[in-house]
Amino acid sequence: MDNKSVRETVKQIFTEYLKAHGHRKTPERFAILDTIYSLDGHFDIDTLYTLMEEKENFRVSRATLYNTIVLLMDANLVIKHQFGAASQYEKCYNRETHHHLICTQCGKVTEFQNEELQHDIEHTRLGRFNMSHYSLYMYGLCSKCERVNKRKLNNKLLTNKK
Amino acid sequence: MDNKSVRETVKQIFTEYLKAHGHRKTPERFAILDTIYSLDGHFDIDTLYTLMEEKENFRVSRATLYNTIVLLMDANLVIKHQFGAASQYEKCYNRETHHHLICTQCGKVTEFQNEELQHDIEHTRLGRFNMSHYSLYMYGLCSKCERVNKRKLNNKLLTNKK
DNA sequence: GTCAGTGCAAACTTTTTGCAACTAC
DNA sequence: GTAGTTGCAAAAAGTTTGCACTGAC
Repeated sequence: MDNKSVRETVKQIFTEYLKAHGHRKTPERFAILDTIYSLDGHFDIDTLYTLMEEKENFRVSRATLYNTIVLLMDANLVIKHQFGAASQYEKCYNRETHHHLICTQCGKVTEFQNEELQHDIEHTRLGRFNMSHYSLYMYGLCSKCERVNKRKLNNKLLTNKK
Repeated sequence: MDNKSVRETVKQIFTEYLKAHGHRKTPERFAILDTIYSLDGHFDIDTLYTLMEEKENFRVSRATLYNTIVLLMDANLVIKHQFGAASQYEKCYNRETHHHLICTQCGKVTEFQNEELQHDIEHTRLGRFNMSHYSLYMYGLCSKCERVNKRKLNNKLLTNKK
């Protein structure tokens, strides 16, 4: 499915959702949905706010962004992450499931896919708990920071020898 | 390892850590460490604050709690979670790895263990990324909320039929 | 004695809320 | 017309910071 038809489809899904829940179809809501689905990867409310104003020329208040995001999460069109201080969100319709590598030193977040792992997680027996989605965050050092640390350690050892 | 020896051991580890990093061994730091290791499961800063005052009769400022938690995380004695608004922390020395079921409706967090799953995750090939730990959060409906929803749905259907 | 650590309060950041104005239905 | 939405500003909640005082070394 190409990006254009995804954007059309999610618009339909959201329309259905709004109707089913007795919510109104406001221009703000669809502009927000469309902006989110034009993005790749994660974003926070502030980024979305700026982006809508600058790129899309559409002014919405932060309050509306927060309100709409709740609806989008409920409609299973957006999921929420909590990596750092500010919540991060991402579109989730027709998007490959992926996992996250988070560097504890520089904070960089990398996505990766692993179908086997995905299968293992999705088929875990959970008793009466009815899972809708999951997040796997793997913390550690990215190759860059690992290299930086090794260099620092070497320098320290050299200094001590002097 | 029983609880008492765990508490002794982490105290030693923390002492080593502080020495190695040129930090001072203050009573606050050890009181905080000990309180955390007397707890089971998750806690947030506010809970810890209240608990130390009421149960341990030890007054520390929130600022010190935040400062100390950073050190404890760096010493690999505490890990941080971000389920909701406030950060949640938990001790991690000598604690079984576990996964989290989070109810998207009532917010209840349940832990569960699954060694096979744990093994699969820990042995995933990650290229040059050096993983130290991970968090798996599975979102969905707990059995209680599922039941509540079904009841609501039934009531709604009945009302419509009238 | 010195400087890292602490407590306090103020500042800051992110998110929520109350309310008047607006608009989708 | 009316009730759901929006924008704004104020409030709330969580965390960080600046500064004077304290105490570990």
